[in-house]
Amino acid sequence: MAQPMYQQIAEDLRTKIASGILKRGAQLPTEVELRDQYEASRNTVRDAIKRLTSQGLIETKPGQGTFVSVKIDPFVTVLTADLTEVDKGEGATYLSKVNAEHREASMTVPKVEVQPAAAEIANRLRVPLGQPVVSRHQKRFIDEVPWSLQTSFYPFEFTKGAVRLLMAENIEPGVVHYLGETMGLAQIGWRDWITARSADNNEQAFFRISHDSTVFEIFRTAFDQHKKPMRVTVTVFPTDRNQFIVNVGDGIPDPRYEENPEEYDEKPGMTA
Amino acid sequence: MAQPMYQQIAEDLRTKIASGILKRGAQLPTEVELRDQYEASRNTVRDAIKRLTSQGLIETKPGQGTFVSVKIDPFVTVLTADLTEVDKGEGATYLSKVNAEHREASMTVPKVEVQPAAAEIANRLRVPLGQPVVSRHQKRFIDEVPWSLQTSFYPFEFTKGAVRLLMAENIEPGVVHYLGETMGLAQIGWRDWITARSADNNEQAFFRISHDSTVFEIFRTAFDQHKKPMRVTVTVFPTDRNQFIVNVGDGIPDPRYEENPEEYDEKPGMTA
DNA sequence: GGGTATTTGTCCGTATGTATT
DNA sequence: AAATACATACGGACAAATACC
Repeated sequence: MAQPMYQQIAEDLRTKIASGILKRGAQLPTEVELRDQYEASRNTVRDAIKRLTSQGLIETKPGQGTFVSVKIDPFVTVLTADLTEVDKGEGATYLSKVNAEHREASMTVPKVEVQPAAAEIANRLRVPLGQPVVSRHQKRFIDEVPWSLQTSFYPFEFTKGAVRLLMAENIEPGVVHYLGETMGLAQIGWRDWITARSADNNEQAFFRISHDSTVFEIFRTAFDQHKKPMRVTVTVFPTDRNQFIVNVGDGIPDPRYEENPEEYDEKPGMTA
Repeated sequence: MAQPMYQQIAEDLRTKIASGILKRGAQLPTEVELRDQYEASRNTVRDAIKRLTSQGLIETKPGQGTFVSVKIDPFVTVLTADLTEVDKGEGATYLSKVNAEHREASMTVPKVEVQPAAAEIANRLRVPLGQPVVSRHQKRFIDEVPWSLQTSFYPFEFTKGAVRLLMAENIEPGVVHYLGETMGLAQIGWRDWITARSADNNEQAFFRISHDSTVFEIFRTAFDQHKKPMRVTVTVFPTDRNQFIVNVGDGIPDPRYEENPEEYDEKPGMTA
């Protein structure tokens, strides 16, 4: 046996999906039917299904069946948005532009807490480990689809001058603007630190992704005019529906040029 | 039963790892021993192990046993490197700076092919679908560790003036410099398009990662002085050992400030 | 090199639970 | 309530990879 049977079955199913024999959203034969088709045991068929499931190609629904996954049109976020365009409210910490013309972003009211700084936050915010920091957490959606989970951290001492940081409400026209008014801080730029990891239980539930899905985790450290960190924002995006763009240099063309109708037909989503 | 037994076992093992009872690199009890410990069947124990394996927490080695994964110190790549610093040879398409002081990058001699442009390349390079393009493919290592797989694509018409594009050798002091000399093209900047997906068979073998691991796939489109694409570079990085940094604004401090000894002890790697 | 013990990988059949229709 | 379909769990058998003598 060159390859194990369950891998051969997985490959065969993958081919059937790629070739269009099994279309997106279509239901696969039941496990018992596949067992008969491939003359294998049901457990072996299930091993094949697990392989494809963990790659996001198919989904199983208890009591219903197994279906080819329908990919949604990805959200594309430009990380190098103009500095001048950034401060349009807390939700605009990231701008999602491409494909987003007819999309609507929304977010929950921030959940505000004071926590001791974990190592990842303390190092980036340059406060001592365990020092209290203000955390402001939000769930974010695009067109009702769970899009990202975002938590911003500020040094607790900011609350002396910037009291509203502790209030569970959106700060208009933006926290950066507010910190400028109250603390005299000006944001000169930021650094994004991009990582990927598997989703934890919270994230699996919120994004409705399987237990072995991965997420982007982006740490954005914003710096003030003294080149000191004034905010750390941690945002988690599921990899199955998010992509990012970084522009370097002046006059880089709009990314929409890269898109054409054929690609959309192949990677269908909310347009389909 | 609140949670299935295999998930309870997985949680218990995860706790033992997080708490340090099972140290990095340590061998877990064998499946038969775990079966006795948890009074479950061997298959149920194996389901628990699969969960942790798919999250990269443990690794199984046939004939040897199951071990807690040892994470390597991640390679950090700055995507917004200075434009002037970029053209230091083809391998420097990305600079890996942080933590890389005492690391040495190496790469294979490029494998050169002429291919019809796939949709993803054709759209970005703005050539008709199926048009011939030159592809130059390299495997890249840092300190002998498989780091990334990189393929650069150029319009085939470039080969009229820039013959060396077709030669399977590194072009010194860099392809951008060479295209400037031969074609009069100047690179004014680029756009990176960051995505993540599960690794294909090639990538699994090269990076020695499990079948359900994910990779970053970054499409870098470089633009010339006419704002037209002159090159598309596709680079694949395993997510378990790669992170990326994007700096926006002037005077963003060096990211090394974000690192302190404690974190290194917790995320051990080549320094340990 | 060969043989053996150990350990994980594959595959099977069966039974029962849970979610959905 | 009944039927359907996937999820969990068990026990057994043999294969394949590795380590050790």
